[in-house]
Amino acid sequence: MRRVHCGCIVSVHAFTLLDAGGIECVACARKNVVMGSSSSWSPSLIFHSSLSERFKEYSAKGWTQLAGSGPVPWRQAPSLFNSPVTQPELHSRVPYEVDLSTGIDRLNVCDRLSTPSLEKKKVEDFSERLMNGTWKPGTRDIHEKGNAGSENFPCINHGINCEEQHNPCLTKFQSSLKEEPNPQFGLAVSYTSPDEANGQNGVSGTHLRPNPQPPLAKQFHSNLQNGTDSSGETQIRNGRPRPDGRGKNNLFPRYWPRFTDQDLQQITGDSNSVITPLFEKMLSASDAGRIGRLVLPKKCAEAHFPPISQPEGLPLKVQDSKGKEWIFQFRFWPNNNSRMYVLEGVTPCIQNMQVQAGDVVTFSRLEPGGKLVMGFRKASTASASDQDNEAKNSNGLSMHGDAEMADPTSWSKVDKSGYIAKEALGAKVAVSRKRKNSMLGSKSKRLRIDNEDLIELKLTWEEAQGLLRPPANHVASVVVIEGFEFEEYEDAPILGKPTIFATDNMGEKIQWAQCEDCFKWRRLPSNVLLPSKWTCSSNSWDPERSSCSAIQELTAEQLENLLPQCNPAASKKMKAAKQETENVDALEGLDTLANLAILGEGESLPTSSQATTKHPRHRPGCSCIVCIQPPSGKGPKHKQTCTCNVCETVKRRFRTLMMRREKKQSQKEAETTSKKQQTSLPDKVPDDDPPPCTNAENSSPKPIKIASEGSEDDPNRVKSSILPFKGQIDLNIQPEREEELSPGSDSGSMMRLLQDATDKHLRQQSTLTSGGNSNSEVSQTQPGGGPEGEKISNSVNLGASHQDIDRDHPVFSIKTSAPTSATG
DNA sequence: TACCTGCATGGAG
DNA sequence: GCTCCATGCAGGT
Repeated sequence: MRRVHCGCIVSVHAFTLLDAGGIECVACARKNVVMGSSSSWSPSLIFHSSLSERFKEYSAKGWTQLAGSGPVPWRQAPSLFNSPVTQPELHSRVPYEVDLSTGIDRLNVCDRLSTPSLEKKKVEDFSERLMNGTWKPGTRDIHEKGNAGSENFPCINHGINCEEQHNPCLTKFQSSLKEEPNPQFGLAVSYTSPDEANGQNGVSGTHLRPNPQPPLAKQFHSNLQNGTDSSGETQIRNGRPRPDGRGKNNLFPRYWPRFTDQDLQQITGDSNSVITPLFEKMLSASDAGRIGRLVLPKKCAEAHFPPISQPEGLPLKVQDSKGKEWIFQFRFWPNNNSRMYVLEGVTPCIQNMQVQAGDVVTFSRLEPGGKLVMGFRKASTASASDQDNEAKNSNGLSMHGDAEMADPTSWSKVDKSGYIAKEALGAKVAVSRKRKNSMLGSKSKRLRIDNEDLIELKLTWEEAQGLLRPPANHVASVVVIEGFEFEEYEDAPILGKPTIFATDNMGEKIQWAQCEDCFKWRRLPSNVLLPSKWTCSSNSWDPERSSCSAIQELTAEQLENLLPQCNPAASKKMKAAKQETENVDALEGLDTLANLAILGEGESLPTSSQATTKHPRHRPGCSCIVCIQPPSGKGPKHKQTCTCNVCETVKRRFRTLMMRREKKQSQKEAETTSKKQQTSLPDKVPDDDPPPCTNAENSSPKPIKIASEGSEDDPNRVKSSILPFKGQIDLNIQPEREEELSPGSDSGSMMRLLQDATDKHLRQQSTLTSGGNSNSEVSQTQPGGGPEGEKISNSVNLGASHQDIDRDHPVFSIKTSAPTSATG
């Protein structure tokens, strides 16, 4: 009997093969040397629970199949971690102690370890990962970092790891990770004191440094996926990984247990119980729905739950974090030649725990006793790391380390932005997601965005745009929407590190990039596209400054002059943003325009100071024109008949705003009609009537008045000067004049949309108000003539919401750049 | 009609 | 092209 593993969670480069067999993490090895203890396997080690006892335990728990499944138990990792370690110093890492309690256990493990074919397989497996890029030296490989002995212990394979967890800087090493992200679950790391980590878990610096030693391929294997259940006995016996691609034993990161102290405390209370995180899962709408079926990740189910061979499955006793026991039916459905594992009857428990879709349920094993414990984390606290994983998974670009996610204070702007951008995209997809009745909405496992992310979404849209770097060698086509220029690419932009483009003294185009570590700015060729995380060490273009210790070329002053700039990709957007601020109410697209109108009278408009470059409304689900503009949108023009998202949204928003506007208006009309008839001209109002609005608008060029040009309170004038379309937006375009809109006018095409939407609304409005409520707002009779007396209030004043608008004259008018629309 | 059950479907990785 | 899995949905109760 001997120990096959020191019990620590180790990274691939942080353990050593022991002569006696098995492995030990570097830290423990060192520690053992220091302590004078043997760094190898003490024969006296720790086998506290016999296999038979295990079986009894399982049987007692109703895992009857387990007992008869022969070799299966070694797959039941969790139960094997319950070793009540006698060595005090080991307590802190008990959950990851791998103490085989029986000769059988050991035999299984050792046999497997010594099986040449298996080793070969391990090598192949590792090699495969190495080859396909899923494993990289210097990165941490979650599953593979488990030791050979742990291959049979999913808990280790899952629960391991992560040394870096409480050290954000560790995540630096992750930047290149594409698939194997994050070691968020490291119980031993996350939840031990630094001392413990350093001293006992070997968590500290040891694992932070890339191990110069080559990874030991033979140790990289996990049989997490080996056993499927009793039917997979052969696999279980021979430890052969599944032949399919998943045989690489990867449990999806999103299922890695990420327990917090609170979680543990919640589960274990004050007892001395040892909690072994198994896995976790974010509740989907289906999971949290009334059906009461919690879909279990297949790998997790097969790894941590008793094997089942019949679809009916087994009753499974689960204890919640409050100690209350529940019995679920653990079963599966045949599905596509595979299985779909579910826990049935979870509704009461879920309700009891008051969790919902988007929250995370955690499964762990409580030792001694091997109780299966179901905990939960609310979405607000659960998913930063989850999101991280998601981001990596979906982007294939590790934009940040997990530790960073765990520690928002360590987030770099780039990371945030990249993250945001990703999530924004996800949200975009979520919006278009056709699934209905989804309780999950944007919280969909793959698309959800949690609160923390929402916070992080509060970046300027320019920043976000700026981070969308064009793919190399791609040339953008510039599209102007709402006066804002957008660069469009055939392919979606990729996330990159924002840099500052400049021209050096030689006239050569360069760019400046800031190191993530030292924050020094480094000069780079202009055509270099950097990853979201970039450090001096990656500065292959300037070896002299490929280290953070190198002096920054730029002086503070130079940098100051440089910073306001931004890369060309963003400059145009910045320019638009500047235009926005310069134009006082310069609108943030039609979205803002519409909302200004929706605000209605009496509600303050954004002041110029408020019209910052911020676009706070950009958030998941935002349907504003900026957000919905597809990154790969084609063509600069949107025809009137265009039914793209942008156009449809514009139309829809206008219809909505008009309806709302109308409601407000109608409420006041009764009170003001008589007054308005006295103070305003029904059909025409002198142009020179000073608008009640003040300030900047008045100084703007006087809009070309068309139809309702009129009323002195005509907010058209306000908006006309506000809007970025040559200072005016006029939707009072006569249909016959419509063709006069410049085909090349970007605003024209958009204005057609506006007009279209507006016309629709106005027709409705006129119908509604034709009963005698036509007042000053009805400023023009539709040339085409409608029913008698049906005057089309075809001026929709989106500026009506301006605080200075005469509320008695809620004239709707949008002035566009329609060239010289005839006055009525 | 509502709910349950089991399988099918299709998006995503 | 495969697997996973969230969810739809048909059929049964």
